[in-house]
Parts: sequence; C-alpha cells; structure tokens
Amino acid sequence: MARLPVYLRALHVLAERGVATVSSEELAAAAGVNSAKLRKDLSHLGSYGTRGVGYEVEYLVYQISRELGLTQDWAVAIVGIGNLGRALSGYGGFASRGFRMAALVDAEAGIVGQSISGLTVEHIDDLETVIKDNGISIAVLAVPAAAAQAVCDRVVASGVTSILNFAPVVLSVPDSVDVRKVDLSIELQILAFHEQRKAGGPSGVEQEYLEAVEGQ
Amino acid sequence: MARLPVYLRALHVLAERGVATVSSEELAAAAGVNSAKLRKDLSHLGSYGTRGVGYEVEYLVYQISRELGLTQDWAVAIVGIGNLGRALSGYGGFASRGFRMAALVDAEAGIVGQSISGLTVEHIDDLETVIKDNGISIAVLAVPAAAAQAVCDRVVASGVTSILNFAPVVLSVPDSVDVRKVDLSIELQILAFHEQRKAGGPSGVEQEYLEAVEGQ
DNA sequence: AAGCCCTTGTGAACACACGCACAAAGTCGG
DNA sequence: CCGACTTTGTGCGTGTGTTCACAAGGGCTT
Repeated sequence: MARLPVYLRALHVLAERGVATVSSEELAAAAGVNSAKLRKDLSHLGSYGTRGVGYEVEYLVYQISRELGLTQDWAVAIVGIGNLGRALSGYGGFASRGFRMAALVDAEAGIVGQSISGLTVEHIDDLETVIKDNGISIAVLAVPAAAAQAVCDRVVASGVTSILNFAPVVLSVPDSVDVRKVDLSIELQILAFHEQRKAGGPSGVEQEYLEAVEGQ
Repeated sequence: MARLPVYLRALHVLAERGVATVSSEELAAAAGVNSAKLRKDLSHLGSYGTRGVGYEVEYLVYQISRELGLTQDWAVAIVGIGNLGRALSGYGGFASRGFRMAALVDAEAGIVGQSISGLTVEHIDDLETVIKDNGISIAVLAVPAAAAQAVCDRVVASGVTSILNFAPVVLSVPDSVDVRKVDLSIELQILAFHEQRKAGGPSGVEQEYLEAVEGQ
C-alpha cells in the first residue's frame, strides 16, 4: 500500500517523543486518514496490535520498514544533475530511510567531475559501468524530456528495475520494470483547477474560444 | 480530473508535430491510459469529438486548458529557497503553463536579497505583504518539516487558498484551502517495496526482528 | 445518393476502496 | 476472580472509478 510510508513517518515522530504504544485512532489522526482504514491496512500487512491497548510503536516501525524493504539498503543513482538533480542529491529524506546515493551521472562536460554531496559526477557514457559496479537497482531520472526515454532504455538494459521519473514524458518499459512519475507542473495544474472552481468555474467563458479563433 | 494535465501534455506534443486530429485510441496510448476512460473523461468535460474522425487537437487543447484554468495566469510564491526551492524557481515547466513565479521567500539572512531566476528573495517577515501585494493565490512550501505548519498558517491567513507542500508533514488547513503533497522519499519507498517484492518478498525474514531486539 | 467503415459516446457489469458499526478480545480496577 | 471498559479486527452496505461492448452518428468512396 502507498500509505505505509505515511504511517511510518508518523510512527517515527511518535518514537522520537518516547511514545511506546499508540491507538489506531491517534495514529490515524497523525497520518491524516480514517482509523478503520488504518486498522485494515495494518491487518492486511499481518502486524498485530493488542486489543484494549493499541500498537507498540517500535514493533510497528520494524514491521512496516521490513514490509517496505527498508531494512536493507538500496543503492540509487541520479541521472541528470541540473537544478533538480542537485537538490535531490542533497535531500536528507533519502539517506535517513535506507536509500544510499551511490552515483551521480550527467552528460554536460562542465558538470562531470564536479563533487556534489560528496560524490563525483560521472559521465553518461559510463552509465552502464557505473550502474553495474555499484549494484544499483533504482535510478532517479532528472533529465530533459527529450533525453528521458533514451536514458531510461539504457538504465533498464543495465539491470535497473525501478525508476523514479521527473521528466514530463510517459516512459515505456518492460513489464518487469516499475516506474513512478513525479510531475511538478501537473501538481500545480490540479491546484489551479480547484482554485478556479472556487472562483466560479469556467462557465460563461465559452465565448473566449470563439474570440480567440476569431482573432486569427 | 487529475488526468487532464496528462492529456494536455500529450496533445501539446501532437500539436507541435502538426497533427490536426487524433483518435481516442491514439491519444490514450500517448497518455498511457485506457481509451474508454479517456473518452469518458472528455465527454464528462463536455468537449465533443467527431465520430468517425476523432478529436481536433487544437480545439481540445483549448477546452482542457480552459477547464484547468490555464487560460488565466496564476501568481505563485515559493517559500523556502533551499536546494529544492531553487530548483523549483528555475523549473521551465511552470512558466510554460501559465504559472508565474511572483515571489521567493526565505528566512535565512544569507539568502534574502539574492537574485534567483530573476527574482529577489524576500524575507519571511514580509510574507503577508508579499502575498497580498502580488495577488498570490498559490504557495509552494519547500521549507523544513519543523517550520511547515507555521508557514502554512501564515500563508493561509494572508489569503492563499492552494498549497503545494514538499515538507514531509501532514498540514492542517481550513476546508476551503486545497493542499497537495509531494513527498520525494515516499516515492522511493514505494519503489523499494515493489523492488523487494520482485526479490521474493519479506517472507522468511521474520526472525530478523527477534535477533535485532535480542542484540539490545 | 447509398452503403460501408470508422470512431465517438455511453449503458451496464465489474472491481475496488471506503467507512460504519459491531463482535471478539484483551486490560485494568475492584 | 470478575466485570466494565477500551481497542482491535472485520463483515457489510455504499459509492466511486474502470472496463467492456455496442449502438448511434458522421465521413468517404463509389
């Protein structure tokens, strides 16, 4: 389930506060979900709470971490060291959850060789070698849209089976490869949509198109 | 619907290629969805295609843009000019879709006053003034988790009604305010989950916990 | 002008996710 | 040791989103 990481984060906060046990109601509130949904998620996952008491925080953290595969460390490569790639390479949230930034790769001569977040940027020509030598199974693509599919094909051919794609294109990959897409402009567009709804919606503006094509 | 931006992007690509008309089948393939779903989305939106022919690309682009509210321009403020905020301020995908970066705000004395992407970074003390003077209705939060709720409260109090939140916390806001959350580490965790599934799942590793607590 | 072919729009079955509400189960006080 | 209280786990009704399949409708060729 996609909600487990959210629960995990809430649990970490509770653990830091020294809370030993938590009820589904409290945890659900902290995670922003319905308590019944949370309980169902946790039961589907096989973890058991204690009736009348709740869930033991530490145990639940371990169970969810294990379910998510965070007990092992994952070697991650970032391809494309532009503004976004740079920001991602320094993002603390990755390292603290078992994700190890193992390699940074770019095509630009001015960037290759630079040291960023403690890593030397490698050249895209060496992509295959870098991936295999570092045992990388997860790649983050922060390259221009035009280059994304080509880079994707290469990382897949090199053995990467999970891709986090920031490029605004639909990548085509074999079924055995998982792709997750983060499109920042889509998020803003969805907000704009709701924002406009609040302002009365697009009704009554139909004429605009007629005027627009009229002006040609 | 959250899929409209995806259709819109695919349509833009087609328009650049000079394609005048497109069938639901083709567009669905380009957007990575089922063709029946696409047709239903478009019909719910009120746009009409022509049977036997398909949809006129240019017309559809206009219809979807209007529905999403992209025909007007939106003033956006980015709060928190760390690595991520910097990357966002220079992201081309925003400006090209009617989103105007109107203000950058940070708390750090060393960052305030810097010129980034053509804007001067303002001090967080002036947050309310900046938002009101620029008519900002959408705020992007790229601040540390600990500061997020406080900053959120202030932008909401200043009249912002849509928030794109990159901080790893669940924000609490009035019902009239929309919040979308992008959590980069959650995306990686979901990939790790599937990655582990491919490798055989977490079964048979139950003992690990016992060993782990044993070691204390 | 007429028939064929293509594509849209949608009715209906299906699947899934959500949340209520309750029984089972365990704890704590007396 | 027992009863009351608390909280989990889940059966079930509900609503939403997805997909199949097909009828309605428009263009194109002859």
